[in-house]
Amino acid sequence: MDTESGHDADLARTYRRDCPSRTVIEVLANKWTLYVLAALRRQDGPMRFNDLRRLLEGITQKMLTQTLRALERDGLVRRTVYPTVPPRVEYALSELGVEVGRLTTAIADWSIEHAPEILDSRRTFDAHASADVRPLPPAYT
Amino acid sequence: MDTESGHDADLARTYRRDCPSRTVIEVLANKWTLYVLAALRRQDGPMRFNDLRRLLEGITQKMLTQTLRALERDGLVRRTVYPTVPPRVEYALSELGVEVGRLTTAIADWSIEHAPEILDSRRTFDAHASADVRPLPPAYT
DNA sequence: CGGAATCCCATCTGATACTG
DNA sequence: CAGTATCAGATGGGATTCCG
Repeated sequence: MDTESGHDADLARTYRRDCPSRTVIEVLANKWTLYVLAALRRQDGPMRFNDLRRLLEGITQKMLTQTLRALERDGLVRRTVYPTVPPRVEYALSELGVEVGRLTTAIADWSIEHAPEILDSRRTFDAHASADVRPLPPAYT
Repeated sequence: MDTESGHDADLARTYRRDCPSRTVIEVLANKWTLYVLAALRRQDGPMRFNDLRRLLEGITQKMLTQTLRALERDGLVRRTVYPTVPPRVEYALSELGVEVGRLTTAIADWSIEHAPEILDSRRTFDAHASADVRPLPPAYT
């Protein structure tokens, strides 16, 4: 079942404009998706909307709603509404969401771990770049 | 060295607005980054600009340049220029790039594998959504 | 509490033209 | 070949207001 062979051949499909996986990646490769997945993954149980909002510093209500909706639509997040007053809405990863959450969290972990050297690389790059840009001779206006 | 403990505590830093990892993730979680990393990872050797462009269906020259530049700045991609005529420019993953490429490629693979059920989930979700939206009573406008 | 709706600006992205 | 420069349109994303 799990054909490890033909792996690269499959991956190549991603490069095609009409590959369905592109629409999936589009959802995953977005500003807040990775954080939301990581946050939901930390918890044992589900999380409420405002808990997520407080946890994810800087996210707006609109973006959180939008991100959660997209993930719910894709079947990665399960949303449960308790018709109480005030309303109580809980979010949890589906099995699919747990799977992909493992992958995205690996990226988050990696980013934390290697942030120092990457920031270093940026400083070097930027320094050289600005050195390379010579001002135009005044004649050019 | 590799402190597997304190894992979650570290990850929590990602949620903070000023965590450096956020700027790293910002580069990775972008429309074309994942594809470029995957493409460079397939090759044993480096790839030329137009080879990449042809491989990644739909990417424009501008976006490819921009994405490669960002990855180079972060030290994930190494750019080599051969001062010939016409010029020859080769791109290859750095060691850091190979590392992160493994992680992003895992996501691409996963997306390909699960695209069918995710698309299914979307269809179901969208069908219910449109069913839930009742037209307003004419009296309202 | 958990949103929806609206406004609005910033950036992202693509198309096009030009260059060493 | 491998870009840069520029412009216009689409989209992303934030702030605010309002609602069940």
